[in-house]
Amino acid sequence: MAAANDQQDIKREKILEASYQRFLHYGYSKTTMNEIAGDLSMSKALLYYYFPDKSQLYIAVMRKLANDYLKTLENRSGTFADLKEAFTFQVNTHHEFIVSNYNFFDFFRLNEQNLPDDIWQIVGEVHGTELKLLSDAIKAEVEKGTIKAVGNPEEVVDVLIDALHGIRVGAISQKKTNFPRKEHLEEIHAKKLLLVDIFIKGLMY
Amino acid sequence: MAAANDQQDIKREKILEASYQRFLHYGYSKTTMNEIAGDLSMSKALLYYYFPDKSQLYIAVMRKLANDYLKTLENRSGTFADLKEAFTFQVNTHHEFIVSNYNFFDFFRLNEQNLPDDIWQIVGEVHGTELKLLSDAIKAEVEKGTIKAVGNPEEVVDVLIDALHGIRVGAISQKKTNFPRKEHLEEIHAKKLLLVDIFIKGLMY
DNA sequence: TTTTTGATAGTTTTGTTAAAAAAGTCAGGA
DNA sequence: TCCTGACTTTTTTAACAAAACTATCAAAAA
Repeated sequence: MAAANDQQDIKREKILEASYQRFLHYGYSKTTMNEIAGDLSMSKALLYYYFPDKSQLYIAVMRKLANDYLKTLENRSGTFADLKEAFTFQVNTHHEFIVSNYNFFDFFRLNEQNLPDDIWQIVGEVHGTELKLLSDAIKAEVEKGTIKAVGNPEEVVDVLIDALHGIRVGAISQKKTNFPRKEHLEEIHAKKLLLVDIFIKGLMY
Repeated sequence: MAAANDQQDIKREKILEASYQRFLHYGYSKTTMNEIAGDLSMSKALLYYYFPDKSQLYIAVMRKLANDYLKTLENRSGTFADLKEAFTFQVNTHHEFIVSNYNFFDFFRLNEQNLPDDIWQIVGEVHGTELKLLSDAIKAEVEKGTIKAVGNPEEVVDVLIDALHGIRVGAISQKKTNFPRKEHLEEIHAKKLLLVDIFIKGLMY
């Protein structure tokens, strides 16, 4: 099963890496298959030998990013001293993930609506895992007796995740742009930490 | 000063009312100045006598809506038994406002980015007033001693308002559309109430 | 048999232009 | 001062050709 075809897997990885760099710097619509092929000194046709089409290539890169992100979260899961640490870690990890891959998600800003279903599937997996990890953290605390029983941990976490998503930039009367600008990410991050702080207290006895 | 020109003001009001109906039913881009004029049995040119252009007309309607909305909030301000009542009233009023004017905001969905500055000014005014009313509510509770002193009430309310904005539709893995669909508004409303509930507790002793 | 490519077919984006529709103006009438 | 019909200007739409890019395929290379 393993190493069924090393060479092929290695090449696939190389393609993913080159594509990631292009997508990261120029975004989806501004990178062409020719450019990726050029970076790898291979023919464009070969890309199509390894990946069915451009969007599937992008999605494969995205899946890899998502897996790395989730692995980071999962690795520390269950090792937290308290709820606040667990939630803060999630917010910080998410923040770093967005900051370091900011341009990559260019695709989202442009395509906004009607993204391919595979993308939504990844988003769903990520959301589902975040939901599971955080609600597990809540359940653990409930068992420890640190916080009161929460009616429905999943529901509570779902609301928190949504709420965190909603944190945008802007003191009063500033334009709240739809997709956050890069220079606002730090401010947003700080506000998220404040929200988590209050929210956690709201779950305590 | 008052009644400087009754006739003119009345006509302006009539124009605003007719425009509101058109914008509400057909949205900004699908209503023409000719149609509005037709509804009022007046010439299109007359519209331009009362309003400089189409977007200013739309903005004037919007300003009126915003004023009504804020008046509703202000009228009840200071009459609440506790913080939760104050915040819940704000969420409910906002919900009703969005539901009953849903199609009107069509303009936002299309123009998403780069809206005229006047619009952002109104949004800013609304946000500022919401912020003031809710942080006043917090300050009142702090004085009553019901809750502990909050470092910076304005900051806390700002985060809450942002968080409420972030509440979108979707259980796990559902597509979270950018601008909420009408059929999701009830679900969103319920989630907002849950968030407010937890958030308020987070502010308590 | 698997991997790779040059040539090419097919599709999407971009640019151009003309016609239609709508926005916006104005001289003049009540 | 309030109002209108006729007019001008601007924006939207449709059609279409050129360019750019995606995607395919037969055949060469390994």
